[in-house]
Amino acid sequence: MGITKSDIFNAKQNRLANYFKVLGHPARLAILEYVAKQEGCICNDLVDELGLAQATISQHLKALKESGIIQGTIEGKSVCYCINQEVWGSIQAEIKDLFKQELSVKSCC
Amino acid sequence: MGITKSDIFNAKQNRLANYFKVLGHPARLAILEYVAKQEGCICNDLVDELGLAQATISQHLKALKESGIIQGTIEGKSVCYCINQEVWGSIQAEIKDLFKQELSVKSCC
DNA sequence: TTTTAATATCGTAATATTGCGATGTATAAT
DNA sequence: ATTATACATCGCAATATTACGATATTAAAA
Repeated sequence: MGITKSDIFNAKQNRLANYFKVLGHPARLAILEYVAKQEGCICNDLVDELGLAQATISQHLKALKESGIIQGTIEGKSVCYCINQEVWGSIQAEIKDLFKQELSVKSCC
Repeated sequence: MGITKSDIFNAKQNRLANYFKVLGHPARLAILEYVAKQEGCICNDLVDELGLAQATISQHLKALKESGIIQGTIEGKSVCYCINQEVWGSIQAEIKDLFKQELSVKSCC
Protein backbone atom coordinates (compact mmCIF):
# COMPACT_ATOMS: atom_id res chain seq x y z
CA MET A 1 0.00 0.00 0.00
CA GLY A 2 1.97 3.03 1.17
CA ILE A 3 -1.19 5.03 1.67
CA THR A 4 -1.99 6.30 5.15
CA LYS A 5 -5.47 5.46 6.43
CA SER A 6 -6.29 9.00 7.53
CA ASP A 7 -9.99 8.26 7.86
CA ILE A 8 -9.52 6.13 10.96
CA PHE A 9 -7.78 8.90 12.89
CA ASN A 10 -9.22 12.12 14.21
CA ALA A 11 -8.67 15.54 12.67
CA LYS A 12 -6.18 16.65 15.27
CA GLN A 13 -4.05 13.54 14.85
CA ASN A 14 -3.99 13.96 11.09
CA ARG A 15 -3.25 17.67 11.30
CA LEU A 16 -0.42 17.21 13.78
CA ALA A 17 1.02 14.29 11.83
CA ASN A 18 1.10 16.45 8.72
CA TYR A 19 2.97 19.22 10.50
CA PHE A 20 5.47 16.74 11.87
CA LYS A 21 5.85 15.20 8.43
CA VAL A 22 6.70 18.55 6.84
CA LEU A 23 9.29 19.15 9.53
CA GLY A 24 10.58 15.60 9.13
CA HIS A 25 13.28 16.33 6.59
CA PRO A 26 16.64 17.96 7.37
CA ALA A 27 16.56 20.05 4.19
CA ARG A 28 13.29 21.64 5.20
CA LEU A 29 14.60 22.32 8.70
CA ALA A 30 17.70 23.86 7.14
CA ILE A 31 15.54 26.03 4.88
CA LEU A 32 13.45 27.20 7.83
CA GLU A 33 16.57 27.98 9.80
CA TYR A 34 18.07 29.93 6.94
CA VAL A 35 14.92 31.88 6.15
CA ALA A 36 14.58 32.74 9.82
CA LYS A 37 18.20 33.83 10.14
CA GLN A 38 17.85 36.14 7.15
CA GLU A 39 14.97 37.88 8.92
CA GLY A 40 12.86 36.57 6.09
CA CYS A 41 13.33 36.88 2.38
CA ILE A 42 16.27 36.31 0.10
CA CYS A 43 15.37 33.41 -2.11
CA ASN A 44 17.56 30.89 -3.75
CA ASP A 45 20.83 31.51 -2.08
CA LEU A 46 19.45 28.31 -0.61
CA VAL A 47 20.71 26.45 -3.65
CA ASP A 48 24.22 27.67 -2.85
CA GLU A 49 23.77 27.40 0.90
CA LEU A 50 22.48 23.82 1.00
CA GLY A 51 24.04 21.33 -1.39
CA LEU A 52 20.89 20.46 -3.28
CA ALA A 53 19.77 21.09 -6.85
CA GLN A 54 17.49 24.00 -7.59
CA ALA A 55 14.62 21.68 -8.48
CA THR A 56 14.97 19.89 -5.18
CA ILE A 57 15.02 23.09 -3.14
CA SER A 58 11.99 24.35 -5.01
CA GLN A 59 10.18 21.13 -4.15
CA HIS A 60 10.96 21.45 -0.44
CA LEU A 61 9.91 25.10 -0.53
CA LYS A 62 6.61 23.99 -2.02
CA ALA A 63 6.01 21.54 0.82
CA LEU A 64 6.74 24.24 3.39
CA LYS A 65 4.50 26.69 1.52
CA GLU A 66 1.65 24.19 1.36
CA SER A 67 1.83 23.70 5.11
CA GLY A 68 1.52 27.46 5.50
CA ILE A 69 4.71 27.77 7.52
CA ILE A 70 6.38 29.94 4.90
CA GLN A 71 5.01 32.19 2.24
CA GLY A 72 6.52 33.61 -0.92
CA THR A 73 6.03 36.95 -2.56
CA ILE A 74 7.24 37.63 -6.06
CA GLU A 75 9.75 40.43 -6.02
CA GLY A 76 10.93 41.23 -9.48
CA LYS A 77 12.49 38.17 -10.95
CA SER A 78 13.10 36.50 -7.63
CA VAL A 79 10.79 35.35 -4.84
CA CYS A 80 10.90 36.53 -1.26
CA TYR A 81 10.28 33.68 1.14
CA CYS A 82 9.60 34.19 4.78
CA ILE A 83 8.01 32.54 7.76
CA ASN A 84 4.33 33.12 8.34
CA GLN A 85 4.52 33.86 12.04
CA GLU A 86 0.82 33.39 12.60
CA VAL A 87 0.75 29.89 11.12
CA TRP A 88 4.13 28.89 12.51
CA GLY A 89 3.10 30.18 15.93
CA SER A 90 -0.13 28.23 15.96
CA ILE A 91 1.63 25.06 14.87
CA GLN A 92 4.09 25.49 17.71
CA ALA A 93 1.22 26.03 20.11
CA GLU A 94 -0.53 22.89 18.97
CA ILE A 95 2.62 20.82 19.27
CA LYS A 96 3.39 22.22 22.73
CA ASP A 97 -0.14 21.39 23.69
CA LEU A 98 0.43 17.79 22.65
CA PHE A 99 3.58 17.74 24.74
CA LYS A 100 1.75 19.08 27.76
CA GLN A 101 -0.89 16.37 27.50
CA GLU A 102 1.59 13.57 27.64
CA LEU A 103 4.13 14.95 30.06
CA SER A 104 2.18 14.11 33.19
CA VAL A 105 2.38 10.40 32.54
CA LYS A 106 4.51 8.14 34.70
CA SER A 107 6.67 5.43 33.24
CA CYS A 108 5.59 2.00 34.33
CA CYS A 109 8.14 -0.42 32.94
CA MET B 1 16.32 8.71 -5.77
CA GLY B 2 14.28 8.69 -2.52
CA ILE B 3 17.33 8.69 -0.32
CA THR B 4 17.89 11.66 1.95
CA LYS B 5 21.32 13.29 1.71
CA SER B 6 21.93 13.35 5.47
CA ASP B 7 25.63 14.04 5.05
CA ILE B 8 25.06 17.61 3.88
CA PHE B 9 23.11 18.56 7.00
CA ASN B 10 24.35 18.95 10.53
CA ALA B 11 23.76 16.45 13.31
CA LYS B 12 21.07 18.51 14.99
CA GLN B 13 19.10 18.93 11.79
CA ASN B 14 19.23 15.20 11.10
CA ARG B 15 18.34 14.30 14.66
CA LEU B 16 15.40 16.68 14.81
CA ALA B 17 14.18 15.61 11.38
CA ASN B 18 14.19 12.01 12.54
CA TYR B 19 12.11 12.83 15.60
CA PHE B 20 9.64 14.75 13.50
CA LYS B 21 9.50 11.90 11.03
CA VAL B 22 8.61 9.38 13.72
CA LEU B 23 5.85 11.69 14.94
CA GLY B 24 4.73 12.28 11.35
CA HIS B 25 2.12 9.55 11.19
CA PRO B 26 -1.32 9.70 12.78
CA ALA B 27 -1.17 6.04 13.86
CA ARG B 28 1.99 6.68 15.84
CA LEU B 29 0.47 9.77 17.45
CA ALA B 30 -2.60 7.72 18.30
CA ILE B 31 -0.43 5.01 19.82
CA LEU B 32 1.46 7.56 21.91
CA GLU B 33 -1.79 9.10 23.06
CA TYR B 34 -3.22 5.75 24.01
CA VAL B 35 -0.12 4.55 25.80
CA ALA B 36 -0.01 7.82 27.73
CA LYS B 37 -3.69 7.67 28.64
CA GLN B 38 -3.29 4.16 30.03
CA GLU B 39 -0.59 5.44 32.38
CA GLY B 40 1.74 3.22 30.43
CA CYS B 41 1.44 -0.44 29.63
CA ILE B 42 -1.34 -2.56 28.25
CA CYS B 43 -0.21 -3.79 24.89
CA ASN B 44 -2.22 -4.72 21.89
CA ASP B 45 -5.60 -3.42 22.75
CA LEU B 46 -4.14 -1.05 20.21
CA VAL B 47 -5.14 -3.45 17.47
CA ASP B 48 -8.74 -3.17 18.66
CA GLU B 49 -8.49 0.50 19.52
CA LEU B 50 -7.06 1.70 16.20
CA GLY B 51 -8.39 0.07 13.05
CA LEU B 52 -5.11 -1.37 11.84
CA ALA B 53 -3.83 -4.89 11.45
CA GLN B 54 -1.65 -6.40 14.14
CA ALA B 55 1.38 -6.46 11.85
CA THR B 56 0.93 -2.77 11.09
CA ILE B 57 0.64 -1.77 14.74
CA SER B 58 3.69 -3.83 15.54
CA GLN B 59 5.61 -2.01 12.82
CA HIS B 60 4.62 1.41 14.16
CA LEU B 61 5.52 0.31 17.68
CA LYS B 62 8.93 -0.68 16.36
CA ALA B 63 9.48 2.77 14.89
CA LEU B 64 8.52 4.42 18.17
CA LYS B 65 10.74 2.01 20.07
CA GLU B 66 13.70 2.69 17.80
CA SER B 67 13.36 6.41 18.41
CA GLY B 68 13.49 5.70 22.13
CA ILE B 69 10.18 7.43 22.84
CA ILE B 70 8.57 4.24 24.06
CA GLN B 71 9.98 1.09 25.54
CA GLY B 72 8.57 -2.38 25.90
CA THR B 73 9.01 -4.90 28.65
CA ILE B 74 7.93 -8.49 28.22
CA GLU B 75 5.28 -9.34 30.75
CA GLY B 76 4.18 -12.90 30.46
CA LYS B 77 2.89 -13.51 27.01
CA SER B 78 2.21 -9.86 26.31
CA VAL B 79 4.43 -6.79 26.18
CA CYS B 80 4.08 -3.73 28.35
CA TYR B 81 4.71 -0.58 26.35
CA CYS B 82 5.17 2.77 27.93
CA ILE B 83 6.67 6.15 27.28
CA ASN B 84 10.30 6.67 28.21
CA GLN B 85 9.90 9.99 29.96
CA GLU B 86 13.58 10.80 29.85
CA VAL B 87 13.87 10.42 26.09
CA TRP B 88 10.47 11.90 25.36
CA GLY B 89 11.26 14.84 27.62
CA SER B 90 14.57 15.57 25.95
CA ILE B 91 12.98 15.37 22.51
CA GLN B 92 10.36 17.85 23.63
CA ALA B 93 13.08 20.09 24.98
CA GLU B 94 15.00 20.00 21.74
CA ILE B 95 11.91 20.77 19.69
CA LYS B 96 10.92 23.61 21.98
CA ASP B 97 14.43 24.93 21.63
CA LEU B 98 14.06 24.97 17.87
CA PHE B 99 10.80 26.86 18.26
CA LYS B 100 12.42 29.42 20.52
CA GLN B 101 15.16 30.07 17.99
CA GLU B 102 12.80 30.94 15.20
CA LEU B 103 10.08 32.73 17.09
CA SER B 104 11.87 36.05 17.27
CA VAL B 105 11.86 36.51 13.53
CA LYS B 106 9.71 39.15 11.87
CA SER B 107 7.72 38.43 8.74
CA CYS B 108 8.88 40.52 5.82
CA CYS B 109 6.48 39.77 2.99
C1' DT C 1 2.24 -31.94 26.07
C1' DT C 2 -0.98 -29.72 23.04
C1' DT C 3 -3.34 -25.61 22.46
C1' DT C 4 -4.13 -20.79 22.70
C1' DA C 5 -2.87 -15.95 23.03
C1' DA C 6 0.19 -12.15 22.22
C1' DT C 7 3.33 -10.51 19.82
C1' DA C 8 7.38 -10.07 16.08
C1' DT C 9 9.07 -10.72 11.62
C1' DC C 10 8.94 -11.76 6.58
C1' DG C 11 7.47 -11.00 2.10
C1' DT C 12 5.04 -8.40 -0.95
C1' DA C 13 1.99 -4.89 -3.18
C1' DA C 14 0.72 -0.13 -3.45
C1' DT C 15 1.95 4.32 -2.93
C1' DA C 16 4.96 8.27 -1.34
C1' DT C 17 9.22 10.69 -1.04
C1' DT C 18 13.63 12.34 -2.52
C1' DG C 19 16.55 14.08 -5.92
C1' DC C 20 17.73 15.81 -10.33
C1' DG C 21 18.03 17.01 -15.33
C1' DA C 22 15.37 19.17 -18.65
C1' DT C 23 12.20 22.39 -19.77
C1' DG C 24 8.77 26.10 -19.14
C1' DT C 25 7.69 30.90 -17.58
C1' DA C 26 8.09 35.50 -16.20
C1' DT C 27 10.74 39.52 -15.35
C1' DA C 28 14.92 42.36 -15.63
C1' DA C 29 18.82 43.68 -18.20
C1' DT C 30 21.09 44.63 -22.54
C1' DA D 1 13.85 42.14 -29.48
C1' DT D 2 17.14 39.25 -27.37
C1' DT D 3 19.31 37.43 -23.61
C1' DA D 4 20.04 36.30 -18.89
C1' DT D 5 18.32 35.35 -14.27
C1' DA D 6 15.28 33.27 -10.94
C1' DC D 7 12.35 30.42 -10.18
C1' DA D 8 8.42 26.46 -10.96
C1' DT D 9 7.06 22.30 -12.96
C1' DC D 10 7.53 17.79 -15.43
C1' DG D 11 9.17 13.33 -15.85
C1' DC D 12 11.79 9.85 -14.28
C1' DA D 13 14.74 6.71 -11.35
C1' DA D 14 15.90 5.14 -6.80
C1' DT D 15 14.47 4.35 -2.45
C1' DA D 16 11.25 4.60 1.62
C1' DT D 17 6.87 4.05 3.82
C1' DT D 18 2.47 2.02 4.76
C1' DA D 19 -0.40 -1.88 5.17
C1' DC D 20 -1.37 -6.61 5.58
C1' DG D 21 -1.51 -11.77 5.18
C1' DA D 22 1.21 -15.50 6.43
C1' DT D 23 4.31 -17.40 9.32
C1' DA D 24 7.57 -17.57 13.26
C1' DT D 25 8.25 -17.30 18.34
C1' DT D 26 7.38 -17.46 23.08
C1' DA D 27 4.90 -18.15 27.16
C1' DA D 28 0.61 -19.03 29.70
C1' DA D 29 -3.38 -22.36 29.93
C1' DA D 30 -5.65 -26.53 29.50
